[in-house]
Amino acid sequence: MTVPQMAEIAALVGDPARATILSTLFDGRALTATELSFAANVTPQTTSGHLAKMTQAGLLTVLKQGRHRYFRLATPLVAQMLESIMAVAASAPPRYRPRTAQEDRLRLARTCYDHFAGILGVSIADALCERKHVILSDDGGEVTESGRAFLNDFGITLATRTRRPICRHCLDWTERRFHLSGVVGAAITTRCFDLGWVRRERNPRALQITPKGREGFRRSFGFSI
Amino acid sequence: MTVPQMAEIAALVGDPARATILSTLFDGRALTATELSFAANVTPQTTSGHLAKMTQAGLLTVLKQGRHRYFRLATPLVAQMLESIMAVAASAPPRYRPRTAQEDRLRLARTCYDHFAGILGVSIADALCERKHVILSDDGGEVTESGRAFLNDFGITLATRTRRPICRHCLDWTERRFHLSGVVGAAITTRCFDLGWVRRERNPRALQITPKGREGFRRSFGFSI
DNA sequence: CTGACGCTTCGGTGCCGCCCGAAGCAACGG
DNA sequence: CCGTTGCTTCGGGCGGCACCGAAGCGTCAG
Repeated sequence: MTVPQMAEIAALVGDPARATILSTLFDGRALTATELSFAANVTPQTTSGHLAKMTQAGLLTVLKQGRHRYFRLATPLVAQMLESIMAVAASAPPRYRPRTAQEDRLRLARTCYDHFAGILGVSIADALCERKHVILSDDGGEVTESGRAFLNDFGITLATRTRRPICRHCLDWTERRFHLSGVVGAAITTRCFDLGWVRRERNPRALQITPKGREGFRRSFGFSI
Repeated sequence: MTVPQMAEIAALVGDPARATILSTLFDGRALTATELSFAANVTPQTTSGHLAKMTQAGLLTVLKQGRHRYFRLATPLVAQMLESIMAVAASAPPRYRPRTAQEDRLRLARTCYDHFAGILGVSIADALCERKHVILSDDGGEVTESGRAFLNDFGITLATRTRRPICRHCLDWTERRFHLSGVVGAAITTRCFDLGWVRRERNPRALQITPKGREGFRRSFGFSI
């Protein structure tokens, strides 16, 4: 039975402090133990224990650099697992939720592993679908010819040799709708950073949309945000 | 923050008894509280508590029928979450594993929600791919014309109106390779049950391949099992 | 070398929650 | 109507683990 192993992994995610750490690392960055201890709101000793357990279990990998130790999610599989847990958590319980300003910022725009999520992510996906640049189906999506041209204009060239440009959708856990992930989602995100349309906030998970970005999204994608 | 909710869901899966229950329900069946208490190896009272918590959290739904209460996974999202946790659990830790006969049977053939998994599931996927009846790409798959014809011969008619017959792949957590899920995977599984090629074992998760089935898989799919 | 910093290990405390025994309730069968 | 079966709630015991304070170890700056 692999059940005990499954329980072990789930139990690791099941502690609030560890869940916070994982969720902080969710966008793919590598952070130091101290930064994570700050994020999780526990002392460095406690954080150290958590990080050791998760590394041991294969959820995290660590990169030693001088006197710092940088932790990151070990594999995309881990990110995918977190995402599916979040999807269930978001869809399942009505529960009460206080709604903080912090949470609102997160809801507006954030990164999900390596691509946009939140209202921004969903708006981009909607815009591309509406113009038939991307066709989303039940478990994936494809970029049309017009979409390829559109992305080209936007400064993104997709490899032409692949049968189907890798374009996935990803259930947004605040909006409960799809945003784009995969190669396409990541490329759009990177491009927007390069264009200066978005910036990281003090809370590194939330994104700030610049005035230039608002204008750009309106002109290129046709939505106001 | 939705982090605490995520931790809550993960913590539910993180208890061995509950993980066993969820894993027992993983193939989509509905079982009574008593059956589940047997599977989880705890008393009915304890099981009752677990089931209540998981139902409350939206992981399970319950169907009252006379004096029985049938529990099943609430949504496919939950099954997907379990699957991704299993994938991480299987890929992450080398750990020791005793290898029981029971586990070998499970590894040979079992159902994964509503479709075949294990060596059987992977073999079917391999056979269909090799003959170009199905093309698997990075995050899904499609059925070709020849595949449609093949399935037709096999007694399965796919709806023609859908843009792309829904065919997903699903990472097999014992074989670490893909098997087919989605509509196609489920249809093949159902058909094999109807043909008497597979039967449920005493352990309801494991499947028994009948002699007729071995012959059939050899003739129709070209693999020996 | 000395101090500061990042991170770890060690020991002890407190709390959460898993578990079972006992008892209660609801549905079915005779 | 009473016994059986399926499932629940209640109460208490007990183990495990998250947490912190203190101290130790490597790394870097001066």
